[in-house]
Amino acid sequence: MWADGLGGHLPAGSAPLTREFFDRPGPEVAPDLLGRVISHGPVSVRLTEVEAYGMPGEDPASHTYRGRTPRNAVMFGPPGHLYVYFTYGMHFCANLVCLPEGVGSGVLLRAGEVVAGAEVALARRTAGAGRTVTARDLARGPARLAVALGFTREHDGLDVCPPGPVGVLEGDPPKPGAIMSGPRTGVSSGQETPWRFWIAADPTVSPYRPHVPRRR
DNA sequence: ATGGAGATGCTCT
DNA sequence: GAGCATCTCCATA
Repeated sequence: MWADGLGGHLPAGSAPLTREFFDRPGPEVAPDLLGRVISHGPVSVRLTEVEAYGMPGEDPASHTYRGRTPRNAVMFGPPGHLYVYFTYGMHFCANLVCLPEGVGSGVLLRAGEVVAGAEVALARRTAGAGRTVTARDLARGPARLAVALGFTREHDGLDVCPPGPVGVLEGDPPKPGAIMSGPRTGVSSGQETPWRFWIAADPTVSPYRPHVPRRR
């Protein structure tokens, strides 16, 4: 079965999410993603923190705010695909595309708990540097999560609905009362919308850092 | 614990 | 040229 071979550490009976799941606005999909498990080859991550990005022209913090460009084209494609972008000259971040073709909305994967393939994730996170990384920090932060799952620009546009190398499984969603929300991290506009969602008291949620303009 | 600054390159104006 | 959906190291306390 498709969900087998993912490491055997996943909840029994956890099935892949269908494309319909993602065919909704990002702010609606985002809280529903908490507790789900995204899996790429040997590594699986239980999502504990996500951030939604809304409609073109309506959400100034979204990459799609000013319309379609070569970089954000995947966001305007069909739902249930990965949008991976390169930022700060050194990091990748991964989103799940929401809403149908022609509308650019999505959810940034901000943090999670590695529930399978921790050795592979650790090797990726420590490659080429004499650095030590704790289990909690393996996928704590959007760029770290992308490294742990092995996402780079090659994965931009990849379908996450079966069959395929990447899947999002049902997992074990938190109780509604455990879902928190607040302003998004690191964005210079759109701070009115509380579209960052996380699981209360989960140690793998990233520390909140408000946006600070760079000095020259 | 908290804060500052550097690294580094792509995208869009 | 400006600004970035960030991370890590180092300083101070």
